Amino acid sequence: MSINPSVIPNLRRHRAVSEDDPATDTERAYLEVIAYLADRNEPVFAAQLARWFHVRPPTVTHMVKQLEHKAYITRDESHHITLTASGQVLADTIVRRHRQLERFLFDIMGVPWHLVHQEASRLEPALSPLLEARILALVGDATTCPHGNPIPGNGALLRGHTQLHLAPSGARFQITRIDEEAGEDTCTLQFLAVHGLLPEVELSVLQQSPTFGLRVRHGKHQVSITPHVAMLVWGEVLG
Amino acid sequence: MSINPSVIPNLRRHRAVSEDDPATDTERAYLEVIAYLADRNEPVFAAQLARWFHVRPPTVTHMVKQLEHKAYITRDESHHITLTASGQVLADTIVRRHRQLERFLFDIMGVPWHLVHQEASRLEPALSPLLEARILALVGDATTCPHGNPIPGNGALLRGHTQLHLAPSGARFQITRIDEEAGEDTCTLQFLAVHGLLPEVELSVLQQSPTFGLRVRHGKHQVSITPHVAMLVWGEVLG
DNA sequence: AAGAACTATTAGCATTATCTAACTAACCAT
DNA sequence: ATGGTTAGTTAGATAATGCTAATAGTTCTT
Repeated sequence: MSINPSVIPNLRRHRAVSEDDPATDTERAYLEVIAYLADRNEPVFAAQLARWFHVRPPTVTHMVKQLEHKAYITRDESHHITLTASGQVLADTIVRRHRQLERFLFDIMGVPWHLVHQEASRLEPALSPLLEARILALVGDATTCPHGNPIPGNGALLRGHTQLHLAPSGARFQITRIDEEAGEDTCTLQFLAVHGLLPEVELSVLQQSPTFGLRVRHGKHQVSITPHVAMLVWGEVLG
Repeated sequence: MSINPSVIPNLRRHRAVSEDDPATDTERAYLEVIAYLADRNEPVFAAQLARWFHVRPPTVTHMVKQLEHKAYITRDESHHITLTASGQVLADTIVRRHRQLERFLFDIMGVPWHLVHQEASRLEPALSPLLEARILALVGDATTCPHGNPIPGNGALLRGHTQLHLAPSGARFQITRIDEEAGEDTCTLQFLAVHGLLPEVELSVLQQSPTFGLRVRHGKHQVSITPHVAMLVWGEVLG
């Protein structure tokens, strides 16, 4: 006879063998990041997850096996990862919670722009449905997170299909969103914020070099950007 | 060479052997509850923790050993638990965070009174110092949680040294606070809320029986209260 | 062709927090 | 005195998440 886990919200639960099998917090974190990577329309593979989470490759092998076993993902011959239908559904709800939480932290709690992602990652697993509803009531019908990424289910489309490091010299470029990966690196976000490189801003690309980065003009302000950072800035090359 | 754990805020950390040794979330939860129980000025023992957390006795034995090993508590000949100086300091900061968070959830987020404790327990371990500061900025200098328990360090004293089940028949009784233990049982809190048995309210004790409970009058409202529930209501017998 | 770099896996171990089973020790009541 | 309840322990198992060490396959470069 096992105790009822629903009455132990604040302590780690002991899981019976063939109970209903919700994703663990870590599994959820992996699904979330897999969804972020998949949005780039490039193959998702394990080493990217190891870099994102700062864990060693065997850890990812193990987690990926678990996710595969629980049928949240599939893998092809070259080990690339794809979300299954159920994985996509779960990932969407997690991404939705995360971005709504970011909105809340930024708009209502006054958390600085470059720290919002980090704080949301910390808090997301601890949100109850009740609190999620309260947050929703306070942020209303926001369609994007503070970095410009759409909140799934609120009708906004993913805007911005070109990374800044691919914009040609001389082009006009409008920033639409900052890649979630940047959220893991508050220095990069702070750099973008202090130079005003935020969603909706329009730039002129002055020079573009794949190895040395690029130089952009934003109003009367000129900024040098490394390719690494430019890759995280998504937007559209204007007509 | 181990990786820097500070860059993994959202995943469980691998701990090196003789690193600086912060309390785990579970250890913190135990310290918090030990502080609550100690505030009753009765001996604190392991079985109470097992009941509070809905875990089995060996689990508590294990955790208590850990807390003792980390010098947060000591135990006497009859196994009673006492917080050490460092344990008390840590417990106070945890209780402070918890009660401030309850204030925030109630005042700003609009979480119902009877669910505030539960939600705060869920969220407390996930609070960063930054968010704690933002919450503090929003709730200001509140001195008690929504159940009337003082927020340590804000100057309020623990008011209410008698439990309602010890008030004599015929006495006037002013409620000052609801025991934290009630927070674990939302039904009890809801019962208290719907009958208006909240901090600052004055009652007349009509009948008092140690086995069958008591009957109180609150304005023109009469309520029957079981001894179990009455034990959780603290206050003062007036004049 | 050789080596470097990157990707992924297997095997085995550590930590935390839970459990069950089996036991002891104290106290309380008939 | 014998038995029931309560408190606490030890021993051993399990699940989740991480690690290191060793191995192997690709691919890119010289």
